[in-house]
Amino acid sequence: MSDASSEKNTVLMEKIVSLCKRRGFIFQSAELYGGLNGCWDYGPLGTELKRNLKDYWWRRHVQEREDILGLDGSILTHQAVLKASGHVGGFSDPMCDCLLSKARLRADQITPQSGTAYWFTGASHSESGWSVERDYAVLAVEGTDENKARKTARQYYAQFLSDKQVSPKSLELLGERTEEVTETTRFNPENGSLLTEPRAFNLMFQTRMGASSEESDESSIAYLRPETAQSIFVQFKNVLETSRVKPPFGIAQIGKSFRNEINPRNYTFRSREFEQMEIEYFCRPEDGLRLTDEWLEARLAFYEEIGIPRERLHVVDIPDEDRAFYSKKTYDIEYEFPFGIQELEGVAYRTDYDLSVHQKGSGKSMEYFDEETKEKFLLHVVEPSAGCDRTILALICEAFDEETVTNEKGKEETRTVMRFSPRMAPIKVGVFPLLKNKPELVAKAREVQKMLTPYMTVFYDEAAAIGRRYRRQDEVGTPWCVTIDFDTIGENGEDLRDTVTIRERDSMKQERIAIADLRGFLLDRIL
RNA sequence: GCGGGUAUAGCUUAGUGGUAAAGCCCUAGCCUUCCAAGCUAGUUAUGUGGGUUCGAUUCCCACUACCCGCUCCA
Repeated sequence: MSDASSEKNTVLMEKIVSLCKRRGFIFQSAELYGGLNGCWDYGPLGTELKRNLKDYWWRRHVQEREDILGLDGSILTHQAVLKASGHVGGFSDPMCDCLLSKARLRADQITPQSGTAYWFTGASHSESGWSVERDYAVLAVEGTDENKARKTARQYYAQFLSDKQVSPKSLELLGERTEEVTETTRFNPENGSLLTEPRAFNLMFQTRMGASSEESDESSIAYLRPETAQSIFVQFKNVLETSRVKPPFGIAQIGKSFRNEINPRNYTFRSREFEQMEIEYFCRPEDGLRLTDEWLEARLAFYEEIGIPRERLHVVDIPDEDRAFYSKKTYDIEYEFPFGIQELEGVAYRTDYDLSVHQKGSGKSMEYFDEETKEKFLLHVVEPSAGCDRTILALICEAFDEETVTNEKGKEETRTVMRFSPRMAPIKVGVFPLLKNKPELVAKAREVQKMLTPYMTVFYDEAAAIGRRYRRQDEVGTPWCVTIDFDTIGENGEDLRDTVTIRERDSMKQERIAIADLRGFLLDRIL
């Protein structure tokens, strides 16, 4: 991305964030108290948008299918579940920082080296009387000049100088001693500089259960789930036994998950608390790869149906070396956000890994018995795992548009429009009396509002000029606005009585429609 | 976690070591027959905590949050 387009996209993102706040889509969590890093709240319109997304996902994948059932698992998770799944031991990366270059390295990826470590206790500058006391070391691998190690050390100590005019070369190193080391990972292979001690970042939120729980009582430890999937695997047998389903079948769940991200970024994209929409689709081993491809297509079709066009999505077939060791195939579905192409969803063929680890962890059989073939085996699983908040953000970014329109006075102005698909739009229809000081118009508009509210989200507005009310609805993406005018109340002939104008958001075109047809017209288009 | 930047009203911005300004938005009223009209009135702000000072929104320090780059993302 070029600097210019990067700048443009930053501005675009700022506009989107500003609109989201101004119109009540997304607020910063605990804003009143200065904000909570990596957490966001949905305002009234954001909540409607999110409900529409989750409802539609549920409808398409659960309600309209016979082979997928729902689950709503607890967020607090038994430590044994996450030990078995590998999250307690493995859901962390030990990291080191280079003391000189400040580069961050993964401790497990540093190549071990041997050589002579030059240790120092500090440095001083005799002319100015400046000095610093701080242990530091540089590794000189065999065959390198020891003066190079000293030069590196001077560069390190020079960063503490307050007077930047002093040359690192004029620093005197203090307390030099050497040490022979073999196969060490404490130094940066790039420059020989000492690294910080490896720090483990476990990405799970730990908590304690029980009123009397004490720090020392290991058994009281519980976790906020880092993914919704584990409760599905753990309840797999109960669902199977109570639902009379046969493979292939799926269990779907929508819910909050928590990851203590080191670095939350990009608005709501990487949040510490987020919502997932996951399906674990259980199948015979021989069907796994085929079903992974089918799920990819099904999910791409879903995004199209909610208004995210296929050409803005990128499918990444994750290569062997980047895939989790248990996965035989993984696709990432990515979206072109203004801040870059980023993942919305992973469709992963996880083999029988999850059921096998819980079988082992619990000591109880997770096998499926096939009545026909009399076989007992572990089912495999395909997991389409979508980020709900990420999809919301994609919907918002995709919908945002500014167009230049010329008003009656010939002046150019900007019309901000959220072009949500009617299915996702937080408000489906605005209902306005043309004038608010004409009681007959107001009464009729209230009637229309009342008629529609059982079926959809309706926004009634009588304040300000009609044009302003239209524009206000454009900005929150309301696809239609209905205006009750003097024709509606029969002032211009009986033919037009009980008809209204319906104005479409994107084209701004209006047509006349009978009030009696309104409900059907709208329902046909928002389903 | 590192480096850089930012923080004034709901939004966008101005400004000052001594009463914080404007536009838009919003609310109420008047008016108004279809695309951000007009008039009148009104609400609302210096992120948090310290320090310097007679006095700090302004200067200094710390913290928090957000943005950009790096890093990370089972």
